[in-house]
Amino acid sequence: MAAPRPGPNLSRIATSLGVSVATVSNALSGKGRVSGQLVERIREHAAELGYVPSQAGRALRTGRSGVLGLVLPDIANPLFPKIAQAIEFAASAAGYGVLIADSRGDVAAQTEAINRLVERGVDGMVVIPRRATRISSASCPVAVIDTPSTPGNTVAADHWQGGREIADHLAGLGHRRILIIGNNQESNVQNDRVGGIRSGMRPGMHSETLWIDRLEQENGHDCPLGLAEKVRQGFTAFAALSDLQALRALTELQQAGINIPTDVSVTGFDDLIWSPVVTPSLTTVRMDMDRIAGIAVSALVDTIRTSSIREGMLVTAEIERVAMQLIVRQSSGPANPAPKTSEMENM
Amino acid sequence: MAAPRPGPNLSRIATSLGVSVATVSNALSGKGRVSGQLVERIREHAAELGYVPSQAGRALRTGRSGVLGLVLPDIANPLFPKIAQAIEFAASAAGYGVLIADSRGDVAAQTEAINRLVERGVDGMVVIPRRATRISSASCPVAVIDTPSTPGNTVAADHWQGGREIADHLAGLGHRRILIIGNNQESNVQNDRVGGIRSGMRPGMHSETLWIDRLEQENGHDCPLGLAEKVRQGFTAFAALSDLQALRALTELQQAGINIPTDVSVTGFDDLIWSPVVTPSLTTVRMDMDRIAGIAVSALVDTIRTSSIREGMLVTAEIERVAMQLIVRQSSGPANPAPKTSEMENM
DNA sequence: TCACTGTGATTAAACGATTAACCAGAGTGA
DNA sequence: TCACTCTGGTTAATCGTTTAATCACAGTGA
Repeated sequence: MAAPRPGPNLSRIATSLGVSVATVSNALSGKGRVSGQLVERIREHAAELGYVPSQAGRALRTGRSGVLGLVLPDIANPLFPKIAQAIEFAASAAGYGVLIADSRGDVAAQTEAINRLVERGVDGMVVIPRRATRISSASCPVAVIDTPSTPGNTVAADHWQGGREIADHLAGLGHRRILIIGNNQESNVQNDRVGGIRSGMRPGMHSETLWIDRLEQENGHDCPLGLAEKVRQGFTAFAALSDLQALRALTELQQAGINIPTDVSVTGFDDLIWSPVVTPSLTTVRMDMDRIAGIAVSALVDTIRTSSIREGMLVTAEIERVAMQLIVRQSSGPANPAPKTSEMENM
Repeated sequence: MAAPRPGPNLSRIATSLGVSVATVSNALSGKGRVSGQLVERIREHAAELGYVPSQAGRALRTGRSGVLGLVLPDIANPLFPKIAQAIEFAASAAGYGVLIADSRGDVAAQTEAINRLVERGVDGMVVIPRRATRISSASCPVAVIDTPSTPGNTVAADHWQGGREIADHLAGLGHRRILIIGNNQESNVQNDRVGGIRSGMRPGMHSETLWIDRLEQENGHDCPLGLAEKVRQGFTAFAALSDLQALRALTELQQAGINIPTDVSVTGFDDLIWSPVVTPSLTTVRMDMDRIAGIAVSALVDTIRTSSIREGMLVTAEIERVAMQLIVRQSSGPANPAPKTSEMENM
């Protein structure tokens, strides 16, 4: 039992070379005073033996595990792959591992997930909070990715500006009546996006917002959104706050015989995986997740490196909002002056 | 520097109670010989102080980190959220943390990702291999989730049987000419699904397979699949090997004015997040990821617990294939005896 | 009375790395 | 020659936990 971990350790290298472990440690880390040639010999021999430092030993001594936690609100979120990929990439470039924790369920589950990570000794964590929750400080540095307008946010996409991009785009195409389709009114992100769209509207433009979760509370899950009726009411553009809702709108309209983009336009957010491959491909707004993750992780790592005491603090970064980029595809086009008649033709 | 980690440790509890650390350790782990009341007192006091064992200390002593690695072929895979969620859930129930590693890129990157995990001292790992790669044994137990027909597979959904479910369903609806739509012919999973569909076809039925990546190599990325032409050729059902391809097919057909399911049927695989919300909602086959993850993790944990030596071995489970479940929704219906005319009506 | 057996606890040695403190020897300036 | 500095290394303590080995002591049967 308790089999010793395989592979060489510092002391094996040391005895094998006739020097002390301290010297080997210094040579490999480049910290103490060791002569150039000895450093060379030690490095060479270590590589030869395939030496891999024990994270456990190091962690015990230094008090740092070299691991970051990643807390996700809802791992089933289709945006998650990109986030996790970006965070893992940035962290591993900085020499850190990433431990995931799913806060599926409510806010209590989120707190519990955070605690699990702390117990595992993460040096810090990146939290993507559940809608409208604020992180009560854990006992380690925390970087929050939500939206720039949330207090305590570290870095995030500029959802507001993203909204303006959409509004500009649609206004430029001549759309005047826009239906905004959101999922949940509690979401900080979605609220910012709505705010951005509204603020980008020009005089004479009109918008209305449809919140799906409310609709579903009345009409049941996966109910139709009744968009054909909205078209009849004169809406020519449907700006969804996520590509998932955009997809829902797009297929519902298509099924009703309404052509996109000839009759009406549909736009989304996030550039999710299906956006380029559906027909018509989806005009959307993409966030630069790699950049956001990079900023979050490096801010986190800086804090970890400098703060000697393990305190629970919200990390801040110099850049806290990253611009979103409009991706124009086929689902948006010039406003049809008379969409109703066009619809009639199709029937 | 090197601030001591906060919170109490064993020795603090021990001195505070006037006993030895060994006794405290024994009391908390329930291993040595400690009198009942002393155990009680120690437990109580530990809880009071909010004692959290140091994973680093434990890991160093026992040689086990209490962490599993999760290697994913392509984190951007839309199925990933479910997988990660299920694995994390199962692992955390077994007292393990989950370290993720993205093997984005080629097989070399996969190997590199595995090595990173080993260096971090994971006790074992779950690998979802890149298409058609076999895992060369790492220096820890490995559970592979691919497909039952792959050699070395630990546990997976029964993709073959899933294919049969689809074939049965379509056959029962009267479809005779089925177009199978896959992404990549190298994928073990997709090949099993194709095999299942073919094996489930009844006499007089005909199928053809369309591989998207080949088509894209010729016609460029995100090119149309030319499904309207296939409808004209008499295909009445389109069986995609993933919901992503099903979505692509569905929207392309809709855009061409072909009604689903009146004119033709479309089915997918995996029950991805959008499947229930698109119009028409997608008939698909779901895999029980929670069960698969549970089996994989418990097999892995068993191996870790029993094998004293840290060897690189492929873990096996008693149950190695988990049935897939057909989810019938709106996108599949009775075969239209004359789809071509129906299509003409719509134009 | 003596050897023997449990019971309940302690002692001390690991695990592997880091790092402050120390030490030997060579060179240097007064 | 002496005190001093610089260089290149060693010694030893430490992080927190686990666990084999040991010990004190009470009860027991011969």
